[in-house]
Amino acid sequence: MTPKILPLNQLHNGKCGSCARNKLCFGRFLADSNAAEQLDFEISNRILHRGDHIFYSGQEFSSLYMVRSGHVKTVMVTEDGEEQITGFPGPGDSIGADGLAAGQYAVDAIALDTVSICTLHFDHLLRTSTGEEDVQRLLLTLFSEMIFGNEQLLLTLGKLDAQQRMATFLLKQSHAQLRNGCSPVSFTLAMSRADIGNHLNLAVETVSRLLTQFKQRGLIKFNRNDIDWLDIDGLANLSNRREYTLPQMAENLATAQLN
Amino acid sequence: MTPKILPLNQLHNGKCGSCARNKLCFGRFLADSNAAEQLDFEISNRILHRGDHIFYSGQEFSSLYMVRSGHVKTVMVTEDGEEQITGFPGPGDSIGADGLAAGQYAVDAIALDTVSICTLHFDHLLRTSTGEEDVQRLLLTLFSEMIFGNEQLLLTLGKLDAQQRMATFLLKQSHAQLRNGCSPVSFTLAMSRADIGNHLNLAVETVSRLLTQFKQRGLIKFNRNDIDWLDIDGLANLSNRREYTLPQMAENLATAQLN
DNA sequence: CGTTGACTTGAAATTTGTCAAGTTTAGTGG
DNA sequence: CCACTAAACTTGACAAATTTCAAGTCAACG
Repeated sequence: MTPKILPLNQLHNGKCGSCARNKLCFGRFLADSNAAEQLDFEISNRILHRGDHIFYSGQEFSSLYMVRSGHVKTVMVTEDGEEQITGFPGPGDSIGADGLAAGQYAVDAIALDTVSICTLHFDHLLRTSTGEEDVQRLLLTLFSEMIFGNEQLLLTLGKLDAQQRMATFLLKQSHAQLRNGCSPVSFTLAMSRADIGNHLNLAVETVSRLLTQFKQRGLIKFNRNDIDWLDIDGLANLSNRREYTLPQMAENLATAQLN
Repeated sequence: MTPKILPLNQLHNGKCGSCARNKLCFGRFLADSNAAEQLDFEISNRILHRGDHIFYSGQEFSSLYMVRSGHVKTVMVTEDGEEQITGFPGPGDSIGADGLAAGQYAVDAIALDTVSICTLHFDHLLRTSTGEEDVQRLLLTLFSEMIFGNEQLLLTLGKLDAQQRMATFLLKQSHAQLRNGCSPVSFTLAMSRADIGNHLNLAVETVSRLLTQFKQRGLIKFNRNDIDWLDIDGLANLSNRREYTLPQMAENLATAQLN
C-alpha cells in the first residue's frame, strides 16, 4: 500500500466546506460525503513548528482545533509539576474540547513536528450551527469520540501489562495512518521514547527494551523513529485487541464511512 | 454541615425545566438559574435497584441519562473479559455520552444501589434543542466535562502512587457530596473495595491496607462503607491536590454557579 | 447458627522502575 | 569535512512498589 500524499501544507482559510481535507476531518462524521461540502462555518489555518504551543493549560477557552497534518501532544500537569501526556492527536483529530466546561484549556497542546492546524472559534461555530441539526450532531459526535477514546485509554493503561500497552500503542498509530490514507505498516513516529513512556505510564527504558524485543521477535522493523514494517496480526495477538487486525481495520473504516 | 435532603425518590416525568432537581443537574451548567426552569425537552424517570443495568456495552445508542440519586458504575470490558471501571457517576452526573460516536454504548452502566435516573432520548433532545443556542452549549459542556474528568483520571492513575490515588478518590467522593448539598465528611461509599481497586488499578488488598492505614493515621473514620469523618486538608496534602481542600472546594462551587 | 461474600492481614513473588554506564545520532562551529 | 557536544536512546544490574497467594476475620442473612 503506497502512501497517498495529500496537499497538506497548503493553508486553507474560509469555509470549512471548501477545504480539500474536510472528508478526513469533519466529513468523516457525516453520512453523506456531499454534506461535508456544505459546512459553512469559518476556519482559519496556521502552521506551527516543533515545540510550538497551540494553547496552554489554564489559558481561556475560545476555540476548538482540528489537526490537518502533523502531530501534537496534549500534556496535563499536576500541581507539583508532574506531566501526563493524554494523547497524540494527528490528522483529523480535534483538540481543545476539554476546555469548554471550565472555560479554560485543561492541557498544554504542543506541536511534535510541523503542524497545520484549523482554528474553529467556538462562539462563531455555535452561532453558525444554531438551527443546523447535522452540525450540532457532528460537534457532539466529535466530543463523544474523545470521551470514548479516553475510556479506551483508561482500559489499556489499567488492565494491560507493559508489553500489551506497547503493542496497542503501535497498532493505534498504524490505524491512524490507515485512516488518513497512508500506509499502516510504514510511517514515522513523531514522538520520542520519553513521550511514549510518559503516555503509556512506562519508564523510557521499558519502552526501549520492548521495542528492541519486538524487533528481535520479528514483529516490527524500524530504525530510530522510522517504522519500516509491522506485523499487525502479531501485535494484535499480543495486545489482546482484534480491532486492530487488517480485516477488522478495513471493516471499521467502512462502517465509519456509513455513519 | 447538615445534609440537605431533597425529595430524590420522587419520580418526575415531563419537562426537564419543571423537575425539582434540575438546578443540581442540567441547571448547574447554566448562568442564570431561572434558565434551568425553561428547559423544555421531555424526560422520563425510572428507578433501578442494585445490580440492574441502565444499558449494556454494545447496545445501540439512543439516550443520554442523568443520575438524580444513587450511584452507578460504568464498566468497560476487554475482549478477553477483563473489566475496567471508568467511573462512579452520582447525582447530577450524566451517562451514555460515549455511545454517540460509534452508535453503541461503550460501557455497561450498572446501579450500585437504588438509583433514580432520567432518560433523555437523544434524537428528541437534538430536535428540541435545534435553534436553542443555550441548550446546545449546555450539551457540549456536559460532554466537555466528561472529557476533562477522564483526563484528570488519566493523570491520577498515571502519575500518582497507590496512597495518593486512594486519597484523591476519597476527596473526589467528598467533593461530589458537597456539590449535592450533602455533608462532605460523612457519607456512605456505594461501591465495594473490589470496585474501588478496579477503578484505581489497585489490588483489593492494597485498597484495604490503605484505608486501614488512613484510619490509623487519623485521616478518616469509618466502619464498613460508612464514612463518619475525613480530614480533607490532610488527604489533600497526601494527594498533592489543593483543589479538594474545603476553602478551594467552596470556591469551585461558587465559580461553577457563575457559569 | 451456619454459610456466604466481603473484607483484612501477613509473607513471598514479580513486574517494572531506578540507577549507572555506555552508544548512537543530530546538530554546531571551526 | 571533521571534531565536539548535547540529547536521545540502549543495555545491564539492582531495588522497590504493588501484586499475588494464603489464611484468617467479620457481618449479614436465611
